[in-house]
Amino acid sequence: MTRIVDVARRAGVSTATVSRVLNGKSVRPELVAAVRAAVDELDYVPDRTARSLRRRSSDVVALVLPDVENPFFTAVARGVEDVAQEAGFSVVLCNTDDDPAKEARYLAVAEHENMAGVVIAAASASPALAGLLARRRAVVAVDRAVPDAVDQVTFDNVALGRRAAGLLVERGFRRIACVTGPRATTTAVDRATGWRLALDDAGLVPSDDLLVHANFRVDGGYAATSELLARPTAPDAVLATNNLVGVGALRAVADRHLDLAASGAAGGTSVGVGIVGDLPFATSRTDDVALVPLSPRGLGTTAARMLLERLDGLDVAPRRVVQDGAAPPGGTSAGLHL
Amino acid sequence: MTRIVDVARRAGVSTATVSRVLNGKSVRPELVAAVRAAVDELDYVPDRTARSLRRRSSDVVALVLPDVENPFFTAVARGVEDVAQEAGFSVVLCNTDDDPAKEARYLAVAEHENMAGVVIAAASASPALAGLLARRRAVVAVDRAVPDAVDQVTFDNVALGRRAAGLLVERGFRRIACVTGPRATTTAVDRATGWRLALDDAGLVPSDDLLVHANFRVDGGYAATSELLARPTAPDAVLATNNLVGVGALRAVADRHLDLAASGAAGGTSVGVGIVGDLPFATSRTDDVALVPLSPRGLGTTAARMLLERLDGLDVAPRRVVQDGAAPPGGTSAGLHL
DNA sequence: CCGTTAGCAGTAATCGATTACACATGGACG
DNA sequence: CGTCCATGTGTAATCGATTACTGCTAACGG
Repeated sequence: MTRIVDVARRAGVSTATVSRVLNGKSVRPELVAAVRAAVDELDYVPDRTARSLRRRSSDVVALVLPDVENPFFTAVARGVEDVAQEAGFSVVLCNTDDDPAKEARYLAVAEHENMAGVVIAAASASPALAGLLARRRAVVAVDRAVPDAVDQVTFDNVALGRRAAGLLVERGFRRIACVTGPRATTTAVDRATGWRLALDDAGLVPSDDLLVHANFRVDGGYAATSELLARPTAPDAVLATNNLVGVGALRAVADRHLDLAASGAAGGTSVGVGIVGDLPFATSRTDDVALVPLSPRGLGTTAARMLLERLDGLDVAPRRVVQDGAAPPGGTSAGLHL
Repeated sequence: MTRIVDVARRAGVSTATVSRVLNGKSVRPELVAAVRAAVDELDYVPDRTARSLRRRSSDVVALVLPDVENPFFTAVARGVEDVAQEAGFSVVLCNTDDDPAKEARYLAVAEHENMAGVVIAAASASPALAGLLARRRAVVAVDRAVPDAVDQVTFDNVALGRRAAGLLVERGFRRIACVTGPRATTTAVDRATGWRLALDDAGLVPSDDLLVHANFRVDGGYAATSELLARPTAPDAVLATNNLVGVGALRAVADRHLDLAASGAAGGTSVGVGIVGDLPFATSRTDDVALVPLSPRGLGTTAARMLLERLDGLDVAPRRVVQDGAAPPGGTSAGLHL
């Protein structure tokens, strides 16, 4: 394998000079040329392991996600990757399966691999960030808030839930159930709170038995919706607070041979569905679904930009960005609302 | 940060002994105990960067995928991760976007980060593996065959296409179109070949204008299917050769307000759909879809197991495993058919 | 009883790049 | 004309763990 000394010898300079050329420090032009030539001839690429050992930081950022099979999170990943890639960082994706232990393990790896930074959608209410923070590594929490003093990018989940439920109200539904995620997941709880507020706004009763906590996956949404629809006094609409639960809800409706109701005026063989999130792989028309689209990719790009700013040495108090569901702001500094 | 010398001092031994204890080489029991105690007291975790520099290999494996937003590949990722994790490796996911340049970049990173091995679903017909192979790194190709002499795990794509088209034939469809991926993608071409064979088997004519090459994504399937259905003499069924194209096809059918036909007996307002692959996020009933389910996760576990065997020093000729669409074989040695 | 060998532990070299420090050169300026 | 400073280059230390090599001890055989 070609090492830096090989290049140095070939170019007739010291390894220090080679390193300086490669890292853009000022070096006499003819030496730069000689080094460049030697690098080309030898096909030299620096060993990143050695580099990170010395620099005490690699150019890899970890993206720690609860579920890489959820299109929401893969979209976040795309966003992070686009920005990081652009800046010369590689992104490694770590799947925690919503398991705090797996999460802790990955965070430890990120720490001891000397990764440049971490973007995390936390599985646990309080992820094990202590080690990383002690080493002053850049950390950005995305989608789910964490108690630590780190940059955070989230949606306004209460507003999202409220908006989605509001859409159903506008369409004339009166008995609107809500299927949300586990009580321990803040996004799930907040969106349910939004649902409650929307019903209050409309003078409807957000009765407790219309709120179901399921898991945040397809099977959870399916089971919860099936149960709701099987009740003697079934709801006339169901609000799913995330994409997968929404998929489950739609499938439950289809399996019961019910129609999707566009409005509350329809009869008893149809039911309305609202979803906070997107349906990238829907196999049916979704015109009649009250969708509140999100921009997980935007969440990812914003988080990545914040991370890069930290890596650039930005040293201000942790920032908290609340993104709307709409397309993300472009522009400099991630369009951060500080 | 605690280093190995700190532990050594605390335990009253040399760094070599600490290293040996941590790596399970034989050391006198009382020293083992002393080292263990020191490690615990100091919360010592070895720096993986230094370790990989010295060992010339890290315990990270790269998983290079064309599209992390495709549920097929995320399922592969899950499979790889499950197995690798179990064996103490971390998996980093690299998204190539089906772009050979991005792919080459990631492969170079894997090489120069001294990653233990690479599992790749190739974007290009001939991915840039030369560097990795020169360094004798373990490489396993998954889903898509590559020309290089490396282990490969694929499906029997001709058989899959044939089976799926066969299902449609059995159900009585006569004019079966095929929407497949780009000509450069072997899986796309092979499954289309299977379609052709099934039609031949049945004495039907696999007319060339019933075969459409689209991209392998939802929009490709949607556009191609829409076009087919708009023809004066539309097909009575469409075979989609992967999951995303299948989603697109179903949506095209729904958008044209056509019904899904369970059999060829139905009238002109319905059309049959066959899909090679799964629909994890279907929002409708899929009973009437002729599905040939795959086991991408099994593909991933098999690939990972093969990789681990290579990392364990297995030094035999490259193996070629062709998996059926069915559930993957469990058992030792990845149930490899050598 | 001595030589051989096996087993264990310590010292120091090593992995490959970055960078602190020392030094050389040349120009500016008093 | 000498001093100072800026700029550029080389030497060698450094990052932290692993491991080749060396040497010690003890057991065992002849």
